Amino acid sequence: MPMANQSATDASASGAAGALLSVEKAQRMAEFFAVLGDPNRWRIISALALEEQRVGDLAKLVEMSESAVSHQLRVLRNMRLVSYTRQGRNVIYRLQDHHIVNLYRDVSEHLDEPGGDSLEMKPF
Amino acid sequence: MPMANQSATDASASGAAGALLSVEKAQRMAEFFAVLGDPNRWRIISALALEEQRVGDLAKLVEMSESAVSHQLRVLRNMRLVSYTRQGRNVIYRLQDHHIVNLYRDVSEHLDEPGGDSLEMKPF
DNA sequence: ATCATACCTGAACAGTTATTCATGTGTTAT
DNA sequence: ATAACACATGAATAACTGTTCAGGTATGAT
Repeated sequence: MPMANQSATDASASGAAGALLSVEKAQRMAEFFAVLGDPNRWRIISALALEEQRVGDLAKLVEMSESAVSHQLRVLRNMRLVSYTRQGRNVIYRLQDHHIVNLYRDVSEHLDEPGGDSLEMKPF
Repeated sequence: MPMANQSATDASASGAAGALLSVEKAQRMAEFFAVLGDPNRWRIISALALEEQRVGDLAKLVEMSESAVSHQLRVLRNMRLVSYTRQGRNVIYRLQDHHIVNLYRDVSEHLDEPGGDSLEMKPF
């Protein structure tokens, strides 16, 4: 795929510290993070981090409708964050990779530092 | 800190592997990740990872209007991801915490695996 | 004081997203 | 075969998000 412009945008280079991200790469990063940008998806993930769950149990745990849970599970599936197995009439979902828990921990530390989320910094 | 309900939701416990995330904690996680859920914000971050930048230069680098950049910088500021200094008429922005570059690397490695975003992703 | 430069901000608009509701698919029981 | 159960899916709707546009604020130059 052709690159957008001159030189700074080099999709093949190593990363955020090495070069300006190409639009395509930035897009892929954003898509991944956007999946984790919803509180109910985090609740689902945390429930699955405890142990694998049936959809119905998941819905009760996170206090959402089964339909809403099902829709969100599809999003998580598409990003390969969860996998599932059919067992009779039930479908069991689990985290496809527990590394997501590390991600959680890293960010959690950052958020636990003083000076809150959406509090405005000193204005100009 | 008051808890939402019975027991499984324990905001004080350590993390995603230990208990179901409280609604509040899930909300804060989601807000952080949502900030990283936009491709243009990643382009801005990657530009700042190269070196600190004036707003105008930033706009040219990422090929956005100054206004759009300014709006997005406020989002990054609110999440304490960037800081700024006024120098004459210019305002210089920089990454407040280069730990974000590690975050980028961790996620990037796995998105770069064969298949791509919504097709096939090598597990973490 | 006046003007130009550099950046910020509010409102509006278009595009996106998460939920609900109704329905559809697949499995088990009778 | 029929019914009940567990889950998935499409359409519709409400809420949210990012950009543009039209000013607005702060600084420096003349």
